[in-house]
Amino acid sequence: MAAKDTTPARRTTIYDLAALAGTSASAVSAVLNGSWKKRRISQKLADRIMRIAEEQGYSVNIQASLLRRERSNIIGMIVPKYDNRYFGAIAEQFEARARRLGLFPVITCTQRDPDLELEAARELVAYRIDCLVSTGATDPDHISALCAAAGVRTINLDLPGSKAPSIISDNYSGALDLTRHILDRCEKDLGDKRPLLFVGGRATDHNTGARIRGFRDAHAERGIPVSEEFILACGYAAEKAERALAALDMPLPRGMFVNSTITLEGVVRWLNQNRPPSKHPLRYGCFDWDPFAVLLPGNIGMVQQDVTHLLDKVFEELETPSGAGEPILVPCILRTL
Amino acid sequence: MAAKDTTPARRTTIYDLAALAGTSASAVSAVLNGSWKKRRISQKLADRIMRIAEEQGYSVNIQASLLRRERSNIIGMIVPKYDNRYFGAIAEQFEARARRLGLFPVITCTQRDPDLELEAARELVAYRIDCLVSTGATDPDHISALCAAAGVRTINLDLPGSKAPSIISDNYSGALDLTRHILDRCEKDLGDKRPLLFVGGRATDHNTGARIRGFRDAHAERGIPVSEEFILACGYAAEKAERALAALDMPLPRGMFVNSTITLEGVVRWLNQNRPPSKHPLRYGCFDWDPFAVLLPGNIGMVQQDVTHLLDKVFEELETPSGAGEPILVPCILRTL
DNA sequence: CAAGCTTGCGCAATCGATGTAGCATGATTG
DNA sequence: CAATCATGCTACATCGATTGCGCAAGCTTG
Repeated sequence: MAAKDTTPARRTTIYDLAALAGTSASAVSAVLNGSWKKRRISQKLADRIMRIAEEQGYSVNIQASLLRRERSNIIGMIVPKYDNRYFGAIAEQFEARARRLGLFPVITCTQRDPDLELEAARELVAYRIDCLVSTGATDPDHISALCAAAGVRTINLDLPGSKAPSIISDNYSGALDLTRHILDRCEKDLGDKRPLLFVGGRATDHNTGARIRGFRDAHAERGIPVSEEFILACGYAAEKAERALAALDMPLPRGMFVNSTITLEGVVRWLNQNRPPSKHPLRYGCFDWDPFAVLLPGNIGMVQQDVTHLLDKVFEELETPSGAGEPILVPCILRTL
Repeated sequence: MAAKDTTPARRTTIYDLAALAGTSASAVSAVLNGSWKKRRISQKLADRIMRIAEEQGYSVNIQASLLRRERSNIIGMIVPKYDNRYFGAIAEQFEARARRLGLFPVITCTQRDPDLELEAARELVAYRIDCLVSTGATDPDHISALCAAAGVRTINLDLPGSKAPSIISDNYSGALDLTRHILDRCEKDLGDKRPLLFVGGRATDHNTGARIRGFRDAHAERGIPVSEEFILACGYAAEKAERALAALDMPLPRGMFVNSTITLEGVVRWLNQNRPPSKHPLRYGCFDWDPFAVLLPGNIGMVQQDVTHLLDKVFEELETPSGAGEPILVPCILRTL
C-alpha cells in the first residue's frame, strides 16, 4: 500500500525502446513496421530491437501510426441484425476475408434503424475507415453521400443503392424458382391450385419488391391471378407476421411464401397456435436458409443466398473499383426439401 | 477530365474551420468537443463554429483525438461465432449498451480458434481499447495476461478465467434441470429409465465440465449409473457430433442431452438419416435456445441463457470493478416444450 | 484612477509513429 | 591520396486534436 495505484502504467513507446536499445526512435519504428530493409538498418540492430520489443511486450499505438499514415486499413461494415444465419455468415466471412487482406474489420449492427445506420456510418468515418460496406441498409444512398463527403468509399451489399456499387442476390430469380416449387408441391401434395400467400418484408425495399415480382410471375406462368390481399408485406419482425396473419380477411391459403427466416418464426408460431398442421396441411417455402427451419414439417424449400459468392464480388469491387451502376446480381441456391 | 482525380481530398481539419471562422484551432476544438463552456468561449463564437463545421461536413479525426486523450472509450469484445442465437444476442446487446454509454464497441469473431483469439486481442490492444470482454474464449487467462501487460482490463463472459472477473451462466443448475426434465419425459413418454446420452462440447472447457456434473448428478438422484461411454464430448461442430454418433459402440439411447445448438444440428441431421423418428422415438433437450429448434419433434426442452442478465453483470463490472474471483453465476431459463 | 477581477480567446507543447533529408564512417576507385 | 560511393544510422518536421498557461480588454471596487 505504499503509493496508492501510482501506476497509470504509461505504455511503452518506440522512444522507450530506443533508449533501451541505445538507438533512435526512427530505427525502432522502421524495424517494427517492416520498412527497415529499405532504410538500411543492419540485421544486427534489427534483431536487437525486435528482441527488446518482445521483452517489453510492446504494441504499437495504432492511433499515432494511423494519424501519420495515408490509409487506415480499417474497413467498416454495417449490418442490420445478427439474429439469422444470413447476416451471421456475412459478418463472419467478411471479417475473415478482411483479415486475410491485412485489413482491420469493424462491424456495427444497426438494428434495421435508419438513424442508427447513419450514426454508425458517421462514427466509422471518424475512425477514418478506408471503405464502408453497407449491408441491408434502409437508405444506402444517404450513407454513401455522407461517406463521399469525407472521401470514404462505400459498397452496398444485399440492398442496392444508386450512389455506390451494389452487390445483391438475384432476388427475382430466387423468388421465381421458389414460388414455382411451392406451387408445384401444393398441386402435387394437396391438389391445391390457388395462389400462395406472400408474407413478410417491406413493400418499399428493393428486395421484397423483386421477390414479389418473381412471386407474381410464377403465378402468371400458370395463369393464377394474384389479388392484392395475397401480398402481406408487413415488415420482417416475427410479431408483425403474426399480427398480419391474425388480421387476414380470408381463408388461409394452403401454400405460403415466407420472405425471411425471422418472419418465418412468427408464421410458424402463429400456425402452431391457430392452425394445427394436422387439421390444416400446408406447404411453404422461405427466402433465406436456416438449418433447423429446414426440418420443419410443411417447409418444402429454402432459398439460400450465396454469401461466399456475394463477398467475392464485394472484395473484387474493393480491389478494382468499378463505380456505381446496375447492381451486380448473384444467383441464389434453392434448397428443396 | 481536366485533372485526373487530383483530389486526394484532404479532410477538413479544425485548422481549416478556424481559418474559415477567423478564430483559433483551440477554440474550434473546444467548441466541437463540448468543453467550450469551461474554456469560456462565447455563445456567439460557438454558434458560428458549429454552423461552419456543419456546412463543411466536418468529422473529427478520432485517431488524432485519441492520441492526445487519456482514455479511448473503445470497448472490445471477442466472440467465438455468429452462427447461433446466443452469441448473436450477446453481440447485438453488447453493442447497443456500449453505445448507450457513449462507448465505441468493436466486436471480433474468432472462430473458436485460440490463435485468432490472441491475435485479435493483440490487435484490439493496439487500438488502445479501454476494456476487453472475452466471450467464450478458449484461453481467457492468456488473453488477460496479454492485456494486463498493456494496462487493458479484461472481463470474461460465458467461460471463466482466473485472472479477470468472470460472468457466466449457471451451467451446473441449468444442466441439472434439463437432465431431470429429459429423464422425466423419457420415463413418462417412453417408459425408458436408462441413462441419457450427453453429446457435444469439449470435456476440457469449464462449461461442458459443469454441465456434465449436472448431468451426472441428475442421474445419481435417480440412482441411474452413467458410464463413460454415455458422455460424448466430441467438440461443438455439427460434423463432429455426426461422426461421434456414427462411431457409437452401443445401442442409441432413447434420451439425449445436446450441449449446444450447433451440435444439435449435427445430431438432428444424423438422426434423420439413420434413425427415422418413426422407428426410433427419442426425447432430447438442448443447452441453448433456438426458435426453430424449439419446434423439432422429440425436442422437449431448451435451456436459454439469460443474455440480458449476463450483460447487466458485465456492465456493472465495467462501471464498478470488483476484480477477479469466483465467477458470477447467472441462472439459465429452462424452456420446456 | 490604480489595483484586481472577469470574460474571451490564442499560443504552443504534447500525444506516438513515420519518413525525408542529411550526417558520419569506412570502402573503393583512379 | 583525393574523390566517390555505399552503408548505417539520427534529427526533425509532421499528422490533427487537446489543453495548460497566459494575455488583453472591459468591468468593479475603493
